[in-house]
Amino acid sequence: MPRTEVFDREEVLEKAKNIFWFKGYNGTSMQDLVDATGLNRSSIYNSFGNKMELYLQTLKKYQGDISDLFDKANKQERNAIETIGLIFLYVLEDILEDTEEKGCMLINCRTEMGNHDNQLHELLEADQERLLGIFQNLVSQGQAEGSILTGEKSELLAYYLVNAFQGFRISGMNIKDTVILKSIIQNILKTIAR
Amino acid sequence: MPRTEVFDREEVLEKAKNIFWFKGYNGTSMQDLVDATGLNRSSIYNSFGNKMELYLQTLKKYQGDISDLFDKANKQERNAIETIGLIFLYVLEDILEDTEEKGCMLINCRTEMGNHDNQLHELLEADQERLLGIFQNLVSQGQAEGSILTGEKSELLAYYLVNAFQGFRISGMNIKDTVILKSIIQNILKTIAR
DNA sequence: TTTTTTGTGAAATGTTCGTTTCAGTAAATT
DNA sequence: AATTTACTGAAACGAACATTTCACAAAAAA
Repeated sequence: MPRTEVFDREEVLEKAKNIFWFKGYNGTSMQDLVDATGLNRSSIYNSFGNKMELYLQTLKKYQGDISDLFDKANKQERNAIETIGLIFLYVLEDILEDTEEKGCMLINCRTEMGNHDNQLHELLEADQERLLGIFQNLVSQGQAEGSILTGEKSELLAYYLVNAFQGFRISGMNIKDTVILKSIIQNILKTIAR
Repeated sequence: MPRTEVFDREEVLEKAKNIFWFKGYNGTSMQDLVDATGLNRSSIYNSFGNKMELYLQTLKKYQGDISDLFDKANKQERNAIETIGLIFLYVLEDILEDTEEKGCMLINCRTEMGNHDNQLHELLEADQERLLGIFQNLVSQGQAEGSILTGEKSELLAYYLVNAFQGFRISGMNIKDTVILKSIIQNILKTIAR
């Protein structure tokens, strides 16, 4: 009996994600979202709740995109140090495509809203743990197979990598020079390689 | 003839800086600034122009604070690698004191407003160049005196350090554990040490 | 065709925003 | 005491904000 949803939910979320990513939460108005998605004001509220709920959903979509990037690197089945290098190279590709200099949506969220909304704070903390876990697993694997140095606990090397990774996302906002960015990656890898 | 200014301009800027730092530009309302500074609404406009001008002035004050940190490290007259280590240790102290998890005001500005205001964009670009220059000078000095490895151009090592430095400010928002943070610093230094 | 639900359009709600205005008070110089 | 300027207080401005409302159109199922 009911009329089915006529718009593509994922498409709308993708468009909303891009505008939140570019303008931030406070910088994005409901009018911006109406313009960007092509949806009616009321339709947004009907289908996605309010502005914060929509923001949360776009953030989760972004998290999924990042997960895909890590999965893609892991599927190449290289050794751990090469996989880590691949992760950074994929990010490098994202950086070069990001002509608007939006940077990392999760870091943007952290710096703008992380201290001012509990729900966001929790999401960001969990994401940080997840990122750390991914790197720690890779480091452990690398230490076992001999591609990563064993003098230090995998956890501490993972913290180093997260530090470098997040720095890389900031660097990517300011630097679009492939030579420089690749050199940064090489120096990061050199630190942990055996 | 004139009545002299009764409030301490630097004190007011300091208070305004802290609230912009914590809440961001869009997240800070004029009422917040009135409350935080204790100044009258009109007095703010009379003495500091509008919200954006006040924000710019607090950003420049923050830049000065960071400059002081670099100067303090340089004045110790250690060799270059030790000076770089000191810089990171001073930042570590800031991180531990920053119980509000405000992070770095310039990075916060970059992620929130860097793409949306020309004046800010220029200030941030110049700051990035300044930061790079400071590290490049130290690297050159270290290469000359033998404390930093010479296999790579000072410019590229400087980019690596800026990457690590900015990552460290993000790490500091999430991690308050001295052992972990010091381990990150050691790994960063290890990469460039000779 | 009738019913049921989804989406639309546009207007309206009430709040908050940055900024201005202005009459008045406070203090320093002449 | 007169003059000049710095600051205060409170109100007011129009614009932008997130959100709600509601009458209506569109489409699928009965």
